[in-house]
Amino acid sequence: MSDTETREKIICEAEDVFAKYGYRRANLEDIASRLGKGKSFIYYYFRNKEEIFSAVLRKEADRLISELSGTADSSKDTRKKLRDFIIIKAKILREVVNYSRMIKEEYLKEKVLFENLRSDLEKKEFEIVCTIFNSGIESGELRKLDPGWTAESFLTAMKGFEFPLMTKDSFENVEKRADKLLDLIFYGIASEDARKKIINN
Amino acid sequence: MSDTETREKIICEAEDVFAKYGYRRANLEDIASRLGKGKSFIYYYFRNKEEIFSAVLRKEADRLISELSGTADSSKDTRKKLRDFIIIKAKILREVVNYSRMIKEEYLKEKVLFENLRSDLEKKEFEIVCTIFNSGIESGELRKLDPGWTAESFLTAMKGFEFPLMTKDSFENVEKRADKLLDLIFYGIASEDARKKIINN
DNA sequence: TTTTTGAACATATGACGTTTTTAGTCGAAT
DNA sequence: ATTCGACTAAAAACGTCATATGTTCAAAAA
Repeated sequence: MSDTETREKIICEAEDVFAKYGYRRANLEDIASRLGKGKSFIYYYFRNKEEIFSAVLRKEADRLISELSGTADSSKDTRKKLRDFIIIKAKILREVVNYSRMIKEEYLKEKVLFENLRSDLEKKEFEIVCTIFNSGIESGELRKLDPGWTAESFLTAMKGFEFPLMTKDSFENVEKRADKLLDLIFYGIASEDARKKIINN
Repeated sequence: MSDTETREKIICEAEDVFAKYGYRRANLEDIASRLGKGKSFIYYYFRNKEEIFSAVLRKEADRLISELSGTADSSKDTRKKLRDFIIIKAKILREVVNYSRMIKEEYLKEKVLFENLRSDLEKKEFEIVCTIFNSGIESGELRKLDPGWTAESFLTAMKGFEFPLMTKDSFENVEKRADKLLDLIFYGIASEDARKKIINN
């Protein structure tokens, strides 16, 4: 078995164990014995516990990114793309247990490593949403707004949407809420009269 | 001194002490001695420590509500009202230290008492924003949207905005961010063509 | 009667020493 | 190059005890 394959196997079991017990309670002997190996087997492939956990988080973050990237060309309709972005993120967040837990748990939040991972993810999300906005502007579906600020504002609104997904156990009506939020973001609340005044300036 | 006046004095000092040390570290002797009284003096006015803290939070939440209520008629311009709502909330959140801390601290979050306080505040905010939307619709500044769902979506976006205020120490460009978010919410991202298609249906 | 107090009680908390667990190392075996 | 088992040092878990602090109450003061 190749080096990377072995690492993947370890990461796979580790993901399970960390998900079950959390970072602190999870122990390396447990992970190793699932692979029918001794504990020090793991140290041939990883430097320490934190590096394994980091790899698990990276895997989960990559999962999020790759699924979200797909939304940039999931459809020809811009609104559909953004809808997919929201719904898919809501779904995957439930599955990447360790990543979600990292957001919550106090003693992990502050570690620089994880802070980086998080801002990486935010950067990638920003790029994906920018891509969606740009192609929407090109196709004439969207107004000619500054894509950067628009993406930033969109992701701000998203954060409010995701917050209960991260913290609460239940979160109902994900799709309905997403659609209403998209209505707001797409068509705005201003009346036609108010719009015309602004656009003529 | 009247009963309620004494209670207010206690709450006032308690607010200070809790803000300084947090719920756990704060002690009643400290609060009492600031008033030149013995520790058990407090027990004539409050049943226990939690009740004092609860009163402090209530005071802070009332402060938030009253300042936010003001925004419902702070101006004739709907956009200005919503802008005030955002900026004022951002400002007050920095001042009501104990309330903000309650949101963060793990062992307080789950207490039913505080959960209620929080959902009370959310209900009130919902009402205020509904009022703003209704008067905006009436004056012709806003489209004839369902005020309930619009308020919900607006507050969702707000939550994303407030999140860094609660968790991070610094948060730059509050006003600029607020304005950009308001642009999004007011005029939407859809092009004129896309709008017409929807509105004609 | 209303308000305040000080002593007494009960519970919570932090400090400390002991035991157990576990992350991480290393030389040997294959 | 890969895996193991024994080893170490550090951390976590546990129990205990002294102290601090929340809470009660009967009695004093206003």
